[in-house]
Amino acid sequence: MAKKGLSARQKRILEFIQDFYEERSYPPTIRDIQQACSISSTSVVDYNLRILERSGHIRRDREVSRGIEVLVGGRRRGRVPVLGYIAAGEPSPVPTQESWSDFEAIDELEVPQGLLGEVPADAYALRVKGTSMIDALVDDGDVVIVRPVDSVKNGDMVVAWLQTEKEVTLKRFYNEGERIRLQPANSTMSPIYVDPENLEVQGKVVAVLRSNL
Amino acid sequence: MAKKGLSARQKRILEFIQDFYEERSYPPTIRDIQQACSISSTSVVDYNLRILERSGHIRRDREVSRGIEVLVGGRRRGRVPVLGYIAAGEPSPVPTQESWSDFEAIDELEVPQGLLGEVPADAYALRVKGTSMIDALVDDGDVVIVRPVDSVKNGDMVVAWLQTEKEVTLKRFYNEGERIRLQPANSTMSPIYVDPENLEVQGKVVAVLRSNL
DNA sequence: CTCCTCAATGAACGCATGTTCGTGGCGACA
DNA sequence: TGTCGCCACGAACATGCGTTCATTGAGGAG
Repeated sequence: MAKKGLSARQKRILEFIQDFYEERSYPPTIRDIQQACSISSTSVVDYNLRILERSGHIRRDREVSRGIEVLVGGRRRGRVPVLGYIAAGEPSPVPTQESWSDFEAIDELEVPQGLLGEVPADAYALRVKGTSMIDALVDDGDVVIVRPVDSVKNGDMVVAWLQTEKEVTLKRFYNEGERIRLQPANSTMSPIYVDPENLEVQGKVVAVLRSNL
Repeated sequence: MAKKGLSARQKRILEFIQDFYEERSYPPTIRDIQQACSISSTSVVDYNLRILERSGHIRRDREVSRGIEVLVGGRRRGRVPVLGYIAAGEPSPVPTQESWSDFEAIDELEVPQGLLGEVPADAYALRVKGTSMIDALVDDGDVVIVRPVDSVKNGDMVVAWLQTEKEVTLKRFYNEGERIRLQPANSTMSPIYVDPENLEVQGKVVAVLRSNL
């Protein structure tokens, strides 16, 4: 999975496939790759593609022209799984798992290229339930893209996991020293105060996708 | 440009190309189309593709396998042009044009499939300058996707064009009868009140894309 | 009726393209 | 030194796949 362990040539190939696809919206042929990467033979390309395939960097449709697709973290590039719903208002219990990452995806979403740059392989999406974050332009049905992080800043919108309550909620994060304030973005709702020990920040919202059509 | 004027067969072809691409992330071959649409000969497919190409529904790379791309409104599918910057706080003058739609795109952005559904052909994107909409999770550098609309509801976030001032700004829209209140989403800033005659709503924000990476 | 355009048909042509195979250099290791 | 895995090479093969052409039939205009 790691980008290490790849030869310079393989990295070059991977990059070229990506750029080619970005520009023409269909994948390159083996001979396209051969030329662009100054490779002497198509068989060398095939050889390296097999390696990239085994290592999970690409997916290939055999016997199919241009049957190459770049994967990132084993997923189709530019797509994140939608893992479920999250209530922005009242904390809601999570079925069984300790973390969202174990969830089955209920959907898949294409995320903007060029805005988020390379979408992290560990990012996932949650569909927001309820209107309690309405003041933050997060409405019912909106999608937040979450990325697991180690540290959060005050004001960050986070997916908060309350350990004893076994509930998750979407709130703004404010560290007030003794306690942590989880602030909804709705003037009619009150913040929740929790003990730092009881809180686990599952991730930070890195993108909000709102559809109004 | 209109979807009318296309034969049933052509619509079917267009739809198939789209679905195929969505699923496999590369375009179909002419023979793929032939089979899927129960067409007797590849030449018939080619015949219809030429029509679709002339009418602007697709783009073709000749002599290239799978060199077909579905366009919507003459643009690459799922992409919107980024037309420029918009100041969320103080209204800022627009160089020359009456409307954003005349602007040259400074960039191009891929927008999420499945969330916005079919992205309207007339949608465009603006990069937000300033932090005055910070409370609405619209930060400096964020991107708003705007769609021209006829009517707006109170509370909608709109691109407001002030005719006499020749300035545009990003605000929330509130119709108060005699006047219209343009409300920034920043507690330290005051609303602007304008005469309905002086205001032209260029479009409504249908999506907010925020990158925090 | 004839002429013409639109839409479709089947076959053939020829280059494009994925695949396979035999070969060879090179460093690691015993 | 010999063997082995890794990586690269070049050629050949078999389809894949876009293109073209000669025909045909169904309307519409004259």
